[in-house]
Amino acid sequence: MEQIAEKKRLILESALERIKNYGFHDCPMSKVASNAGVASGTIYTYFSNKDELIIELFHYVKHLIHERVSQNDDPAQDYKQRFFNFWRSLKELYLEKPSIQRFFEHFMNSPYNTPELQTRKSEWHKWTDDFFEQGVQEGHLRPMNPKIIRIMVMGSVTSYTRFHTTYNTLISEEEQTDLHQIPEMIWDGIKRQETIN
Amino acid sequence: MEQIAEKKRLILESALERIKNYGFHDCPMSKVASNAGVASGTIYTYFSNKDELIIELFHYVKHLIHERVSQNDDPAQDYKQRFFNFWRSLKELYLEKPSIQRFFEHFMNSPYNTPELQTRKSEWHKWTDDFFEQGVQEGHLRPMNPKIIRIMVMGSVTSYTRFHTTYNTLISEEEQTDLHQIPEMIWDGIKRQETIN
DNA sequence: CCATGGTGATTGAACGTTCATTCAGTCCTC
DNA sequence: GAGGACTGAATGAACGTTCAATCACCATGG
Repeated sequence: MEQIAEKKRLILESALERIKNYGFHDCPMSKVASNAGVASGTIYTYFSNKDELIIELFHYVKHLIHERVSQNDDPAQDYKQRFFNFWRSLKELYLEKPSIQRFFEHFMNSPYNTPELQTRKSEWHKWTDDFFEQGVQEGHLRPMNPKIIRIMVMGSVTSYTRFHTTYNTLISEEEQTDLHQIPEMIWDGIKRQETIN
Repeated sequence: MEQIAEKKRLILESALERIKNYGFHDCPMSKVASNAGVASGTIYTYFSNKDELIIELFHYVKHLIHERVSQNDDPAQDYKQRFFNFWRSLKELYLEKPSIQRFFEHFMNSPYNTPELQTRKSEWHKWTDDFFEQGVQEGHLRPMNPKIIRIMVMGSVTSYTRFHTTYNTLISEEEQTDLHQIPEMIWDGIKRQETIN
């Protein structure tokens, strides 16, 4: 991703925040503009219309995720270690910036999300495909399509953080401990299964 | 859930379909009305405003899911069997009626989804909590909060069907086989773990 | 068997508001 | 002073909601 103009980034962040708090259906350009500290007309020097703003926001968010996860990864580590690390990176980013998950989930289920957009290779998709591919090749993971593993794992992080954001303060000590088991559950699901059952 | 007036059900179904195809942000009352075959004013005899329509749609969808899953369940069966059955029921409903999943996911990530709504016991939440509770009690599942298991399992079905709906026709024979492994992966994750590692 | 009147559902044009987008004018920088 | 960034009032389309008018239905009385 090329360098983003500061004002453009402000607009993207403003839209992200607005969508987190009010959803796709209550995200007027006027509010995006004012929260970004610009006039509404200014948005149109960076984006040709609202649809384009949303699509670019999608790529921006994927970029943020990729940046965080790839920076935290250490290929020298044990694969299992790397997996838990990957999981934690994602979880922490989602909890730090709930707007990311909100938008992502929102977008994935919206008509903006065309098959073409999904099929188009992004650095993030490439990174995860490689990561899980390697796990399969080296015999750490079940021999299956890395795309499917990615969807499973991403889904589990989403489940985890959704529990957090939904039940919010109402989470007891005990539930906390249980929640921490989620990455282990997923690991047990995707790791190469011993033939001894 | 009490009996729903036929016209009310038509309106709910129309909104569901509209949201599947155009998303929350392009779901005007006028279109919901015309697709339901009624005048826009008629909607207001059944719902006091748009927000209420959306909230009721949420309960309606949960009702549909509960109906399907509980009807397909046979408590006499082996627990593992019941789990796979549960998973398949959900998957089939989602694939049959993609609008359900679309709406559900959409709603969960929208500001309509308040903690109060989530905490409020529904027949569906009660059913799944009981189902997983029993699995834990009887020693089939990891000893943990059934709510967390529910979120995990539901998430995996969502992951599965999202792969389907996203990549759609582009799924190869091999990927199909891999996809079928998802419920097994989840089962391996949530079942009581043998102490022999 | 029809006429009458009452009731509640249904209609869709109309209203006021909000929205995305435009553009003439202003500001800033080199 | 030229060129681009920026502004925000203006525009027209679209939206949620209202409501006077119409319709469908049924009970009652002659």
